[in-house]
Amino acid sequence: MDQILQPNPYSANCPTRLVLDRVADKWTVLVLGLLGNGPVRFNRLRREGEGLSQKVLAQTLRKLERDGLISRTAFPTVPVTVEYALTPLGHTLAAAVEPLRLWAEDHIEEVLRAQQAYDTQE
Amino acid sequence: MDQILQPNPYSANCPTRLVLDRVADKWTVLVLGLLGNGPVRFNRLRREGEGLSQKVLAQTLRKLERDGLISRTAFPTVPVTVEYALTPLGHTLAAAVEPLRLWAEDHIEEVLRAQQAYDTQE
DNA sequence: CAGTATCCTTTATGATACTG
DNA sequence: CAGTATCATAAAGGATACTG
Repeated sequence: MDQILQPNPYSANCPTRLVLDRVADKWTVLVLGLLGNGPVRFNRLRREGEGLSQKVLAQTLRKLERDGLISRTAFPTVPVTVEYALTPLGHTLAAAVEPLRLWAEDHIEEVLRAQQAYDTQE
Repeated sequence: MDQILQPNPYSANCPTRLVLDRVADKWTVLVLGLLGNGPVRFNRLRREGEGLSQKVLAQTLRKLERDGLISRTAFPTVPVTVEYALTPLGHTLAAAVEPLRLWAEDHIEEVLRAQQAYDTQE
């Protein structure tokens, strides 16, 4: 039975949830930000995304590629050079994520103060 | 040495990263959405957030409370009633997250098609 | 109702080594 | 350079039981 009277974006089988689950994680947000200003090579992403290991970076890039958010271009140099870039779709997502990044910058102080207040009295 | 000439939002010790790491996860986005239209009680959140277990919901709520994003109000009924609501700060975050939710709704089809294309040829 | 505590399983990540 | 493969470990999550 289990009929759905109105599409609930919070139900587990809602497609919106499927996308959010994939897209709302810190490494996705990070990589999208790193690619925001043009194509970047693998090892440069690795260096600039501190704390992001080679393995996790590779996994993240595969997923983003599968989702059609980034493109992968290999140049036949020796050794090979690989560039990652946002697709048009990826650009729209990067734009949607930007407010979140700005929020973090604007409100970091307030969050840290709230944490301290919570920790001291609790 | 490793001197930082300009603050890099992608370095691990950048405070923006600290906030994004906490805030850019699917349960946070989900709960903020559920609280967007006013206070909600614990078990209602549990029911409406399909796939979100009691344990994980409790953990998520504690973190959000610690970050100053939501408030917890206990009413001395029997049994006790607890309402969670966005703080003013939480409302600003919910607003910043909204574009991401809209993006997911608007582009789900395109993402699913990209995944199929990737899976068939690969 | 609104949780916490515990145990146990699954998943994710880290380190290391290796390849076209 | 740009990865993959493997193994070990840590972190996250589910199930269950219990409490003010």
